[in-house]
Amino acid sequence: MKKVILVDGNNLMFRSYYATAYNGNTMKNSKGFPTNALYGFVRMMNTIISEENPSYIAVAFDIGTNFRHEKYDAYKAGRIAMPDELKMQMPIARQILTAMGIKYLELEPYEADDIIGTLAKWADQDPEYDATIISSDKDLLQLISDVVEVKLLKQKGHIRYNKASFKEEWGIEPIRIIDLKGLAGDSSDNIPGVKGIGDKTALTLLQKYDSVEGIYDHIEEIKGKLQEKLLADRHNAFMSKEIATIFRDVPLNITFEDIQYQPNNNRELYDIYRDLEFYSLIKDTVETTPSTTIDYITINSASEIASSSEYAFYIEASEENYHRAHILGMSISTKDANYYVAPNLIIPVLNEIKDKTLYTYDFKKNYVLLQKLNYPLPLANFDLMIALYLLNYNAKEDIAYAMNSNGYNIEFYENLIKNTDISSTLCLKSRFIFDTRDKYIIELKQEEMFDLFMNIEMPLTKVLGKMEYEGIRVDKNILIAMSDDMHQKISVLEQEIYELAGEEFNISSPKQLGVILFDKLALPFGKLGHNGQYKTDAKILNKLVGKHPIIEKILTYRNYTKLCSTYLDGLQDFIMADGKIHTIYKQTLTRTGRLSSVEPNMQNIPTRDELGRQIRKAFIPVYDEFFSADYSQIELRVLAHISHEDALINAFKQDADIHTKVAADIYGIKESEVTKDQRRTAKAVIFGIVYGISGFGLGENLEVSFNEAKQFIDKYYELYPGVKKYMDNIIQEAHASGVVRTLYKRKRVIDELNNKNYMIRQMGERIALNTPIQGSAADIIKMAMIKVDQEFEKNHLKSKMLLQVHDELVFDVQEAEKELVSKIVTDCMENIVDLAVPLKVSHDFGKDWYDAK
DNA sequence: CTCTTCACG
DNA sequence: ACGTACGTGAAGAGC
Repeated sequence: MKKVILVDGNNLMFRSYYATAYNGNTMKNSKGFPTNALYGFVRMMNTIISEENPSYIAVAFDIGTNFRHEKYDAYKAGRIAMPDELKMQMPIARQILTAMGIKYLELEPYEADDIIGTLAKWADQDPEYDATIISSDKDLLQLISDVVEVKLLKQKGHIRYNKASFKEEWGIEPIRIIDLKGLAGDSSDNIPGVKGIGDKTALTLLQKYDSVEGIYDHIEEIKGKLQEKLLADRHNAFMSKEIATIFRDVPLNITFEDIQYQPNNNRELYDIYRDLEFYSLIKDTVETTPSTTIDYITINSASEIASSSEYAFYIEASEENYHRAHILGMSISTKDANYYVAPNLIIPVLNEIKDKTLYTYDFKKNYVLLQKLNYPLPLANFDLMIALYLLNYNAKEDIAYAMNSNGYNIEFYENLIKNTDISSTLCLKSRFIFDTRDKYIIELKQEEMFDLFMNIEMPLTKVLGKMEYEGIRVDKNILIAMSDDMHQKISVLEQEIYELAGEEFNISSPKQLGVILFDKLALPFGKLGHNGQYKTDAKILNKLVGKHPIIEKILTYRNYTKLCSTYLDGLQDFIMADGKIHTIYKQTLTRTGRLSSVEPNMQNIPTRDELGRQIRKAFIPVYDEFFSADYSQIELRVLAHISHEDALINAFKQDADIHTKVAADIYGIKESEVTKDQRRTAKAVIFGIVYGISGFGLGENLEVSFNEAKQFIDKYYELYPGVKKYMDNIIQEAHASGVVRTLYKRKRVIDELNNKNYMIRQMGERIALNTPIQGSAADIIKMAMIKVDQEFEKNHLKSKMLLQVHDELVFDVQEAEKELVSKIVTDCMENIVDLAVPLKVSHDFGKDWYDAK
């Protein structure tokens, strides 16, 4: 048997377009060409090839107008026209197929269905072949036969129907799909069918009378309303059936031998992928293509580097985590030349050029790598990674992404380090940095972000580098002791839970847990998630406390296992030979301007629950004490400043407890009369405002009704009309310009605002509201960090800044410097900017991180 | 690799 | 009628 794969090309393109188009950012390449449908299409084609291993394959497309319109002019009327962003991608899909070595078929006035039907018919008639049809369109099920099966694509995965399994599930012959359409119609194709009859009724009728003809032959047996409906729409029933019937004699000028699959991974395909910027797919193409080449000098001594006023340098490390890595090599580019520098010559070369203007990519990484060699790298003048980030390009860790979208063709990092000779690629990288620097500087100036770049992000690279290199000391024994204790408690809990459940199961599996709780123990609130699985998160579980003793045990189990896996045990893997943890701050990741922290994340160490908070006892100073300083209510203060809301500004000026103050205002009582509960409510309302509130969301959070929540919000707007005005204005401006900015001009593009989906547009508006607030606060603490660093240098302090946790800074302090550190840090943080409200910092010393605050 | 859950501001 | 608060990272399960 020869296997023929028949793919519904239009269907695949539609599916992949709509799968991603609705979630906000339609994927585009750097030239703005939409690529989302193609990406999904290519991935699906690759899956088909690997799963089906076909010897014959064809992809069918719709083209031109369809003959069905002549028979029925309302055919597909009312269907929304193909979006332009999808239409543009259709021709490329055909190019890709050709490059892949796959034939595509199209012929006016037929649809993809008809072409597939025709080829399936050939398979029916030729004992040598059998066929598999791939689509998510149920219409095609009518083509199922002894030798033709359909792989019906679902949202997740697929179902394979052959003749037997189809009959088993539907109770009718596959060809009766056309009768089903005749009766039930199809709203997406505007096929009317019989009014008042849906899939269920149609199926029942067909199981009894076989076909539309059969039904009308026995129409007298059918009683009442149903008979009336059938008689009323008799014409439509037959017409609809005809329209739904796939035409199986399309005059195609080919044979099966013309659609043989000849795997191809040629240059053409590579070029298309590169144009679309499908870099992850390029990695799969086996064929190597000629890399961009470059002239360069491999130096034997530092003196070979020509003198110049500006140098671009690039250093390659042996692994992504540069704390663990060593240096593989360096390249240097000047206006006229490129040099490759082997590891042993790097420091002499840097000594030659260190006083000149330096450009690089990821300065922080370079700084740490050299710091490990005791070489104090001076701050570069330009960091390409930072520039790309601020300009809202996709700044990846790997410079190869930026280069390959700008006409270069170089290996990605992961492939590169497997190679023995990295010298030419490195030289290309420093060349690229040197050549694009001016362009991006101009762009930063045009975008009014040059100051942000030069005065905040660039100096911050070095400050963060110092913090990462310094690291934080950890007492491993504390972690081990807590972990041992916890693991014992976990085993006890495990047994108790099995006992209560009446069986052993994996408590950590939400799927298994859901079945135990809601099926076996029949507990209430068994809400299904969108994947058809029970939800078992803390919110649901907390509602069940008291209904069954197992619930509290599960909550405790979750609590303990989380602490163990992520923190007590997880953190131990990151303690390096020096007894410290060295995190990596990602400076070019978040959309708001915040930092993020990885390997490990030092910005989510437990603090809210006492038990988890104990973990902070394992973080200890190298010197004498920790000092922690955090901004109090910085985001709310920023909101007060941006919105010019006098009531809020005055409250902050008077140093009021803002939550109590708002609670007093909302409830119309004195601050001294505010209860804990009222304060909690006010706090939730305030948070909601900062995040872009909805009555529903607040209600959910406060566990009050939608109306009650809405009243709080309205009251808040009434009390603070400036805030309301700010919200309305920023949303309007965001819609007009498509962007928002922080106080220090950091720009965020919000594509979500143009989305056709209401919910996503709504999210875009909340982003527009929140980003200037969260982002300005991020800008402020970044500035404060730079200033603190400068002051420490100026005063020759030994004490070190160790961590940043969004609104908090943590320091390792020498006894003798305590007073000065406290003064410098609070001064810098409070006075770094001049807003309409004062900035307030609360601070504390302690013998460990638990104790400091 | 994606989903769910849970840790932080 | 829909689904519902912003920004993150890590671990385990299960496909």
